[in-house]
Amino acid sequence: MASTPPHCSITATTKRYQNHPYPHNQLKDHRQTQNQNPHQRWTSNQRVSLAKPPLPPSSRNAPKPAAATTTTTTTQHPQIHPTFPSFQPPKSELVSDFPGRRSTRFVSKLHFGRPRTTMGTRHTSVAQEALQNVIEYGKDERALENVLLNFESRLSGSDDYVFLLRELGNRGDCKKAICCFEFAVKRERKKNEQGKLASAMISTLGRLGKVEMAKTVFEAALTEGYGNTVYAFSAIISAYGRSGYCNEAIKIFYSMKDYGLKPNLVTYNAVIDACGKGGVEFKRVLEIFDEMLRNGMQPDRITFNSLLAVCSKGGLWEAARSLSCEMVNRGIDQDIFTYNTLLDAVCKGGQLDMAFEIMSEMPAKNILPNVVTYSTMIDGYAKAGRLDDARNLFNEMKFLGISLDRVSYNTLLSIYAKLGRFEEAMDVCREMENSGIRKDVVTYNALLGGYGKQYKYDVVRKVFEEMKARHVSPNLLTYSTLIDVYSKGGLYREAMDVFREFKKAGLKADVVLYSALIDALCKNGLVESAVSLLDEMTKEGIRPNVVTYNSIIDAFGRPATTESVVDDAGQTSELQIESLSSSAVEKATKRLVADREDSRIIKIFGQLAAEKAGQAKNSGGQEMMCILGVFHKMHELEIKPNVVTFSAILNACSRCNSFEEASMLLEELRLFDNQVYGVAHGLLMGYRENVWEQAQSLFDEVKLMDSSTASAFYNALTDMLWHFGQKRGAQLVVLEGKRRQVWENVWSESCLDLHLMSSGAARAMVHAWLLNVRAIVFEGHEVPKLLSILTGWGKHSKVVGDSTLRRAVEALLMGMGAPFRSAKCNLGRLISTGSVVASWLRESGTLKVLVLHDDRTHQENLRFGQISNLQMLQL
DNA sequence: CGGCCTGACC
Repeated sequence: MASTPPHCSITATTKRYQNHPYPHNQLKDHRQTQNQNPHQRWTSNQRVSLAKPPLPPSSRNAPKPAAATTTTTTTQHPQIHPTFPSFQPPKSELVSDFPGRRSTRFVSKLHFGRPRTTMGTRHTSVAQEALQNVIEYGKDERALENVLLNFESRLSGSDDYVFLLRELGNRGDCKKAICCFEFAVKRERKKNEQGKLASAMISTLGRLGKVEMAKTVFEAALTEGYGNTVYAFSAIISAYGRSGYCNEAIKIFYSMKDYGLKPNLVTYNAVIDACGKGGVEFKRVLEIFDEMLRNGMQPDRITFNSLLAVCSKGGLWEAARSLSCEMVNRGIDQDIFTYNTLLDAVCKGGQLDMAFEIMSEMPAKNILPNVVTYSTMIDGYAKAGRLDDARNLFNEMKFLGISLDRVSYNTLLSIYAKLGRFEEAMDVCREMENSGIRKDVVTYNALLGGYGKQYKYDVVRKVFEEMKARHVSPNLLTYSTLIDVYSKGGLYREAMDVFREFKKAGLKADVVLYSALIDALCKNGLVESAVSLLDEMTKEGIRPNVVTYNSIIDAFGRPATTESVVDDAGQTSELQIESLSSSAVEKATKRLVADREDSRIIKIFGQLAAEKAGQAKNSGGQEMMCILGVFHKMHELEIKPNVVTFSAILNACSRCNSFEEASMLLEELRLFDNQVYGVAHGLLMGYRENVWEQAQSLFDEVKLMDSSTASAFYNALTDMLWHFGQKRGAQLVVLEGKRRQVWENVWSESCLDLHLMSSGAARAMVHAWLLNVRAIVFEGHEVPKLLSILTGWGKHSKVVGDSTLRRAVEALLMGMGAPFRSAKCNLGRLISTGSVVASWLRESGTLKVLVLHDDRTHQENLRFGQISNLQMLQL
């Protein structure tokens, strides 16, 4: 009972945002005058070394700043103090092969459309001329070879050919680049020159996203005996990383030992970069970093920038700040990339105010915020719901003359699209296209998601058509957005069509797409089908995450449409798997299994589309206990439940057939997280006094979440308590939520707005509000002329046309004899004049119906109950 | 070898 797995924390949600709106510019001015050099204060107060928490324990090997020159590694690889600018890394035998690596950087810059410079290139002017000719006359392989033959005698060595193939790569012409490469390699005698060509070819292909071709070149180079260099390995690692194959990158990296190769700085940077792109856990990347240090490598700016990128993926703002401090301690210059990546990590960690402070200190360090800095901050503010701050930064950006780029327009657009403010979204689109930036796939996806969430399916269809007409290729996000949007609207036919199109496009589904599918099944109560889809995705090598599991958990106890889609297509393929082993056949078999799965998904959609209301079928108690099994599975897979999981569990409890069942479920779940489920269980059992303190710290944690996550939690908890007769407890929770401003502007003297609340929360709140009005009456104060209760029917409704809340509240008021009636013009508004309500409140029996009680109480609660009754009446 | 934007759960 006492053992609580450490991974079960409610705070393990991805969204933890603060919510302290304030005028941006005032703050900025204030802070700048208050503190001339905020950075100094930071480094002196918060000097963090990599070896200290908050970093994971595996950082133990990272050197402490002061000890950098005295670590044991220095005996093997003499190190010069990192602050010496003249520091050069120790040379291995291979360094002499390719002195310097300027040309790589050169290509990289060119690739990003930077101005062309001639610095750092080693090609001759003949190469330049050859390039022109290749572009102009090298129409096909033969013509190209002829051009090259013409130049062959005048081109000097591999440098010229490297220039040629890189330039061709930059132009996206990888065919010609390959031709050049093959032409040059054939004629080159020296292995190290051939190796140079191969590395350049691999890195060029990697940059173009042609990872398969890069692999072919790499493997050919190995067999031919010139690919066995650190440079070729680094290039292929980077190529894999770019295309998201970080496991391949890591595998290649570790295989270098077997080839007798010692990774150098660039290799380590490439593999760390690949980890960042592939979403590898920071802890694991630190192991590589530690190894790098152990091998006497001096990490540079790029190393740290790549490590920061790993942190930014996971929102690990503490680790990111430690890394930044470590850079300062090691005397490594920080650049705009460092700052932007750090800011992204801090924003994603929800520390917007800290991010703002870091941004403010940039000018003092001579690094001026650029368009990326602003986009990062603006997106951070937007996700935290701080739209005024976001807008202020936009204005500041315009004021400073920083022109918006594709990404910043998309950031701005996504804010409006999410809010359903389509007029403004269209304005952004227009402004974007007026400045010569075409809508891209990100723009379209944001629009599709936005319109879809507002149920504007006609517009969704139109936008999707426009997108294709304009030759913007839909990507995985496009398809999963559409499938999700259509499924949520019950447009299964359309969802199915999109799914078919998605398969035709040859894209591979990911965890999000599967989760959207699974959720659609769950919402229809098809738990079994959902679970089999979960198995299927796991078989395909896609790891489910907490979101996937949250959908499944939420499905338990939901009334099902006709359960289970029969699987009739796949018997034969399973037999085949066992008897065949050749890889081609295996592939074909896998394909068959996948096809079978696709047809099943299509079938499920078909069934859902054909389904009318569906017979309600609640499988009851045993099904509830399946939740425990799911929890165990999550634990096994090391998937941390979060606050959304908790809310889903509470909602499932509300669907339990009996109090005993619900309490048993919570009791069992205490094994996983005693605080979280202990509070829920305790409140349900009526152990108020003992539990309330724990509940407070739970509420403190929930306070760190974004507002919709927090309100969903309060809604779920109060619903469950209300459902099982713990109405007083429900009310305490709901008032706590109100005190902590979980629901915006819930009540004033004249109006109670329940539109963001669940029915349990709303009903508990109605009681509290009426008691408050009663207090006003009895204190002899004036009651407002008109009192109204909004239940979210109409424009405030979360779900269009859903009147569940209104009916619940109406029935509650009716039962109490409260004189509220539906307003004629607005069905979701219940109104009464103040005087009528006042006289009802003065009636002798009214107080009794207003004060709530728990079905289950315990002796020790009496004192507590009295105190909080008093507190409540003072509200 | 580097940074910012779009999708799923309550």
